[in-house]
Amino acid sequence: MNETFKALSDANRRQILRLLRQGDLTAGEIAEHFSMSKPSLSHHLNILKQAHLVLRERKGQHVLYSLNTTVLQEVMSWFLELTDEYNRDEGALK
Amino acid sequence: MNETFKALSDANRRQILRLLRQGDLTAGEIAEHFSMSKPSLSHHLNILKQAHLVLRERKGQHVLYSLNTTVLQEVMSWFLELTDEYNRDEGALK
DNA sequence: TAGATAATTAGAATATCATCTAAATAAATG
DNA sequence: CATTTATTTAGATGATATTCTAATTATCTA
Repeated sequence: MNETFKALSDANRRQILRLLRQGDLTAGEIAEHFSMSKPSLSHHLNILKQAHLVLRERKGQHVLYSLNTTVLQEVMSWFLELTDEYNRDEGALK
Repeated sequence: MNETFKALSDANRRQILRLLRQGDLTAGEIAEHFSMSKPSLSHHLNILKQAHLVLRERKGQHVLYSLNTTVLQEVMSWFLELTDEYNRDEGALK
């Protein structure tokens, strides 16, 4: 859970997730939306990957990234635990 | 939104929020749950305060902290935008 | 008002993070 | 097989973040 929140704590990475919401994109396509260098972008994609927030698949010369909504929903559960006063489940998500 | 996620990206701060979920606590009571120094704890509380994730109220000699569920629900909305494929609202939350 | 208790602020040390350029790897194509 | 294109890895640098101790502020009480 820590890795996930760390990954989400950067505005560029959240922007990447928003882009991917509209459909899968290659690393290069994602880079077009940012002014930072490609290595920097790659670094951010790697952090999102390690946090399992995105999925990566090589397509020939390109690398295609997509959202992993499963993990996003786990994070939502974390928030629900925190906000839903009727939830008496003592949370496993740290 | 950035400040909020930054605040959530630290495990100690998320633990503070979980503690507060069960009821309001003074700074000292919160500190009892951690091994770090009180100034460090105070620093974390300050970050949560600036992110509007907690509310602070002086009670005589003590300072009482409580969850601000309003902001937590805003963060939840951010996730919903990202995960709910039928939500066609182009998000204001960055 | 002096002393005790609760909490925060100041300032410094250390660790982590974001970003860059240069170099390396992987795949496609002439 | 040499070259081009797409992407990542390596290594360095500057900026942020976390944590500590010491000092300060605020409040309560004898």
